[in-house]
Amino acid sequence: MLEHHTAVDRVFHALGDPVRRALVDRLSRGPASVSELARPFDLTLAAVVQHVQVLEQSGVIRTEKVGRVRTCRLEPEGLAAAESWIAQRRSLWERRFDRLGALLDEEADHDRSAPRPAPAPKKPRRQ
Amino acid sequence: MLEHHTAVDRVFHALGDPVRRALVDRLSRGPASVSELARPFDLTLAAVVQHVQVLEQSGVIRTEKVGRVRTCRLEPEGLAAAESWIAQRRSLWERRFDRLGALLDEEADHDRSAPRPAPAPKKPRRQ
DNA sequence: GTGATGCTCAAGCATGGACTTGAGTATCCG
DNA sequence: CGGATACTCAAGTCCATGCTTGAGCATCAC
Repeated sequence: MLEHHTAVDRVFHALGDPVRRALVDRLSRGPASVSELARPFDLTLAAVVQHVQVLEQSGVIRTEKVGRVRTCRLEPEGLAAAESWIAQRRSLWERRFDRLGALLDEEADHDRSAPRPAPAPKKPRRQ
Repeated sequence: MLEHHTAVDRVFHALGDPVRRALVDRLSRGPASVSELARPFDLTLAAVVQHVQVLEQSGVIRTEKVGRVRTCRLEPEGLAAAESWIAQRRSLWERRFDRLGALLDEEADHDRSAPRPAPAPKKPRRQ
């Protein structure tokens, strides 16, 4: 069922794994080779290589091989994609929440004279 | 290998699934019952219920049952946890990047007399 | 009451994906 | 040259997770 079509799909899938998040955390402090990345984990190098591939294909990191060493570094734009996906949903919801608050305030003002007019979702009144 | 100990673990795991992200997207536009959430998907209600449970346990949504209807709404703080995890790593890396840029600039100034202090990579010369 | 709606729960299946092993290749170092 | 390092690749195992089915239970509408 999982088809990681879009960039955002791939980024969230990549960040869904705790090991990969730990790699991102490490790389946020500076570039590292694959074997440096592997060192703290109780994993084979091959396993870490696979995680690195997932991160690279998602655009969260970039790697470059020089000699026999592949150096990995964070690609901030990849992370930014996920960050702003979240931020958009959260702020959309929070704006809605604010509108509702404003609406209720306004309604409270008119309350004594106005009857309940419609069951419809009402006027936004400020965005 | 997966132990979703911390809140952040659970949130990223929850957001790792495209169906659950679609649910979050829907809920960012306003609360909905479980069957409303299920409507757009080619999934059984039971499957959607399971996704809703994962989202709720991760703190990304909150649900409330009244009568026979369970209403789901976004819990912005849950999303904020993931958002700031990302933001911290990204800004840590970007600050490092800026420092490096400044250092290289400074080094370029002294360049004729100064020796190589560190095995630094290339000079990205900031952008 | 009957029937429809909106879930809830338990069991079971099937697949994705995390991980290992084992072998191979290229690079560096002395 | 030879040995060590740093991956790379292919195969295969195994388990978590996504999903379904089928049953059960309130709640609502009539």
